[in-house]
Amino acid sequence: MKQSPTPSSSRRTPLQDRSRQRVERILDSASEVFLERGYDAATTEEIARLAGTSIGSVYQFFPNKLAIFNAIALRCVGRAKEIFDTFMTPEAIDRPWTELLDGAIDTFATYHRTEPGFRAILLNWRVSADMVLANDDVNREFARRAEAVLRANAPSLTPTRRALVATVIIETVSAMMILCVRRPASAEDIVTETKTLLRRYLEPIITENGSGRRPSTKAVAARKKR
Amino acid sequence: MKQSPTPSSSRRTPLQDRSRQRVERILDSASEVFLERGYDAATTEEIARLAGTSIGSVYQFFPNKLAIFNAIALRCVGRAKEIFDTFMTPEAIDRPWTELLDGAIDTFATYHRTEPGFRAILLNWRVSADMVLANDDVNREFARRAEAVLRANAPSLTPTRRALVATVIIETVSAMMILCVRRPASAEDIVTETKTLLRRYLEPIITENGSGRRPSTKAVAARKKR
Amino acid sequence: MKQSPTPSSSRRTPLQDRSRQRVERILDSASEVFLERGYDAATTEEIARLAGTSIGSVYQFFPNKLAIFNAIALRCVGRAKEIFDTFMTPEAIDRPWTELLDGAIDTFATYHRTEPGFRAILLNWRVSADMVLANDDVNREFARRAEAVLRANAPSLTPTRRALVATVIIETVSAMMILCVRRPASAEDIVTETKTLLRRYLEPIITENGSGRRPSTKAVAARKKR
Amino acid sequence: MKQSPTPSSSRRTPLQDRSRQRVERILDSASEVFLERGYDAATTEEIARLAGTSIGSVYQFFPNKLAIFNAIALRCVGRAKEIFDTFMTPEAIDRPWTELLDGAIDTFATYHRTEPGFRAILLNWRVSADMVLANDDVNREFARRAEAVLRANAPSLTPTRRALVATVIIETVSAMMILCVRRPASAEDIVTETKTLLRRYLEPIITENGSGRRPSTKAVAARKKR
DNA sequence: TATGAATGAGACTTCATTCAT
DNA sequence: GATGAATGAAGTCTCATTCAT
Repeated sequence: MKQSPTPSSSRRTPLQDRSRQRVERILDSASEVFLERGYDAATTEEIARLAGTSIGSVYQFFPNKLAIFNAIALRCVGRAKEIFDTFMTPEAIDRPWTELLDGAIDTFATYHRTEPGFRAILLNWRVSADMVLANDDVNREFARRAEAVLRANAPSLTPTRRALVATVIIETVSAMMILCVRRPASAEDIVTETKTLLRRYLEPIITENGSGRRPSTKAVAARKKR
Repeated sequence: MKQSPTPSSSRRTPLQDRSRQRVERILDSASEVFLERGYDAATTEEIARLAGTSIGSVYQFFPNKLAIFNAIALRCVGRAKEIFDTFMTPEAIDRPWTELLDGAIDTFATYHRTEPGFRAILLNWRVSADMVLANDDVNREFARRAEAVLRANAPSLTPTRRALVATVIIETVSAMMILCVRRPASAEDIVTETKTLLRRYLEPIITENGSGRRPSTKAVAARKKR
Repeated sequence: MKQSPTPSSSRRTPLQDRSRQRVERILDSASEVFLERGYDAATTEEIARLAGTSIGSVYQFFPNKLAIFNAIALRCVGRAKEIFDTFMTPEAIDRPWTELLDGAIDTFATYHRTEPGFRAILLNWRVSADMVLANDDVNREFARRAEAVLRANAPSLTPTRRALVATVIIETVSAMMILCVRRPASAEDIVTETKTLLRRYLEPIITENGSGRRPSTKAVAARKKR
Repeated sequence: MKQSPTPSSSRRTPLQDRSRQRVERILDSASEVFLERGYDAATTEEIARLAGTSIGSVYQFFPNKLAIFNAIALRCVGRAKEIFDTFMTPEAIDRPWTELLDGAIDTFATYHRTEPGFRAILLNWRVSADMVLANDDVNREFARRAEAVLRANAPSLTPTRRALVATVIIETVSAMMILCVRRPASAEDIVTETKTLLRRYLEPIITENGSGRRPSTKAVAARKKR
């Protein structure tokens, strides 16, 4: 694992538009290839080719293959923040928590379906022990956001339990998303079932540690029908 | 570093036994290495070394690296069957389903913690498209057993939904077990939380599609306290 | 004996001069090594070393060992064509056939002595069944040319017999050339004897199926003296 | 490609009948395998299996793979002697030389067709530089016999020339036999053409250095018809 | 800065040979 | 003597990374 010296020398990191675009193209391409072939089977050559550049250029921006993977993870974390910010708007917070949950899962599923990099990270999370930024961090980032939501909806939950519940939620959703990749035919059913699973899990938690806000009667009725 | 000192008492272990032992040792070693390094980064050389044999011997039993992986998966499926058979004994079936669930998760967690091959399979499920027996199959096997249990406890569930629920259960447990590997400090808490998660998920399903058998009052009370 | 599943001829088209030179050097080196050690005993490592490059570079141009061998064969066929074209010039055709034959054998002998690749192909014709271009093809190519010469000098020969005679000529010359390699001390004598052998074989064929062109009286006299 | 440093012919003198039979079976099997696969691709394992023994037993009689090959060559030389002795009987010698030649070629062709070991040696003559007894020796042995016949039929030939002619004859026949293997469809035609080729080559030699014995008129007439 | 040819460490796998049973 | 499991040296080929142009 060779790392080129810290790029303190190059005064202009991908500030330029051209460079940034190229980096983005490389990350897109790499996401595709990592997803399709797996981290190890993916070749830097193919990543470069799909990105429409040369390996030389790839190594201009990334010191090695792992760094590309990590960069994808980093980008995912960034996008994750954006997504969660969608659900942290004042109006969103006011909606019943069940709708919030359903919406989050749907958005998450869509994002998962849409963004190859996300799937690439999730599916290759094992990779190498030397990994600087593992995909684990992506889920940790998500968990932090989920924790914030929980703090709002179940304020009396102890911080320890809250962290645990947030992690369980995120990991469950992650697992179900990956399952969707492996069972494409049942993808939609799996998403629905995930909502059921997590609602039932969270209902007592929110009720007992509750914020007074309760699921709308409609939502409860819908759930009862299953 | 050649041979571990064989008990001098048995000079001639039957050849078949010797071979089987060697195969087992290779499989154990391979589990460890696949788990530690990941499938691709694992080298047949290291597997052989850890197993206390030569690569030549490894290739005497397995045509290639992938075959070793598949053999681990196969062995896991076999052990999985044994585990599930433990919970399908007449007495076990008579116990309340919550106890059955808790016991299953505990056994599963123990098995998961104990058996590196199991983790190795679960963590490397991506591997190659040429795989004869994927780790996916391991979970499918588990799911089949879970379905059987469901059929007993929630007979009126449609077969489609039953399959879905079984899959969700297994995949959730799997994900939580993997999570335990990543967060060893919280492992125990995660197992407990998994029980909660799945009890809440399953309770309406079993109640509504229910057999006469219900969770004991004690169990329900215990659950309410969380 | 490991071969990639696709023994195609060439991985990359050597457009640049540098590349072409490198390919030529590899082919020269490979000829030497195949000749010295035989196809199987030859190692790609040694071929690269003798060519003054790395194995990596060898595999940049050839997908596998066999492809190198085939490329040598191909190059030989190309050179063979050039050689034969020398003897198909209008003036050459006008010369008595015995001179044509002698000249051809001499040129062939010189070429054989000079070009290791040629000997390499001839001496390793057995190689693999997967061979795309066998050395058999080299001789077939020669035979086609010989047939053309025969058609000019013995027009009434049936096509079947003509093909047979051409094959016998070429294979005999080949065998004698290889014999020269095995008996370097007698090489010159063998070449002379080969001329005698084939003249006597061909004289009746050409006389009886003859074109108007006959061997010069001088040539006949010279032959009688042996 | 590993070879023991001492490629002697045989580790143990097969005195016992059982042993001799076993050695013969191994040589038969090896001939087949060498012929089918080529020397290098042939595995000792397959040779043993086809011979109906274990590799252990093979190595009881032959120190290494090469020794097996050499033993086949040796056996061929032995059989070659027997064949030639057939043509050195007083009556045979009295027959016109053309009949002798034709008969020799036919016998040779039959032997070639029948005996896989013979073809195996001829087709793999290149093998290794370390070879103690190459197939070259087989042909040298044949050439010695041919020389003897020449001495009888063309006594005034100088010894040097006689050796050369004998070698040319043998090598030509060898080449044509191998050609028959490569062109099975034309095998018969090739044999006939070989007779023609060598008759025309030898006729002046025998006439001029002659023994008085001439080809029968019938034979000459037959030849003229071609 | 971009390119892609060159490099070579290292992976997988084979198979001749040995040796304990 | 016979057997065949075990050994490990060595070969082919891949691909991350470098560097001259």
